[in-house]
Amino acid sequence: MSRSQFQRNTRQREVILEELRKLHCHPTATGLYEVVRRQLPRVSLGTVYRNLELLCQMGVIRKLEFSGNEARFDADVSDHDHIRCVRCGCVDDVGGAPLDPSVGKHHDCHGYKVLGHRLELLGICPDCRRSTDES
Amino acid sequence: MSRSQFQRNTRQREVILEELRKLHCHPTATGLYEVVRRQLPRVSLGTVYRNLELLCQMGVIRKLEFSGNEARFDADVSDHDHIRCVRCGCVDDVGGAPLDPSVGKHHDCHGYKVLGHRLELLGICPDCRRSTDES
DNA sequence: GTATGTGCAAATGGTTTGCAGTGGG
DNA sequence: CCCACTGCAAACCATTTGCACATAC
Repeated sequence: MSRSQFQRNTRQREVILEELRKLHCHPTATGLYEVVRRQLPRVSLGTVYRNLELLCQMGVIRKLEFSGNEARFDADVSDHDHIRCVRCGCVDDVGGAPLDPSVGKHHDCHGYKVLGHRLELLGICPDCRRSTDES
Repeated sequence: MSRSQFQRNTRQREVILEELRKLHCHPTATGLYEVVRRQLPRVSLGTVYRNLELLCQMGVIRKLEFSGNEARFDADVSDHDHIRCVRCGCVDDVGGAPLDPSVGKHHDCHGYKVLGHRLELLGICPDCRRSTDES
């Protein structure tokens, strides 16, 4: 991880990034905080938020904001979409090519300059399907 | 507007829906509250939230939840997508056919049952383009 | 009459921030 | 040695909720 000179390499930042990279479940800030706390019991939630924000700005991680839910974080910054379980709220990557980046072009956007889009798939995760006979 | 019998037709509910239908700017709850207050100065923000929630459940209006922002409300319940200005946060309808509802089918969703999707276009609105020489 | 709806104010939950102290470079 | 970073606690902001009173039907 390359980092501009004016930033310091703190143990907190290191552990936060390391743990996020180990997790494949797109944790929330609080979820990651719980995990990080196992190694750094005195870390504060504010520090976790501040570092996640910083790492986002550095382009090292991605913040996933879902409609009406807490933000989640992803150490995989490659271009891919996500699916969210409407029952338990968990989030997963979806494979396959992401949506055509030119989507906006086919719409009448009333004079807006289209910069991009966000696609969020909604569904029911395998665990929830199993536990509620949903198929 | 048809409404099931167990709900009462209060003046507050009436004005809230009426004002939302007049506005074409997808107001936030607070924004709508300000407008409604001009007719019902003693209305409370809680009442606005409760009625918006109820009207959503009745399918009379739609709640638009955008990533990391306050919810907005739309009296137009027809199937259409929206574009949000990344600079000022305003939201507009986009014309043209909405995204193919079968998007999820083309992705590998790891065992999820795909129920639907949300597409959110991002851009810069005409006002912001004008005021910042952005083209 | 009664239970749904309201106003008010307090609670909630995710996130941010002010501040004094810590420690990386 | 300095300033970016931390822990802590309080502040914030959108939204929800508990409660006693009001009112639609």
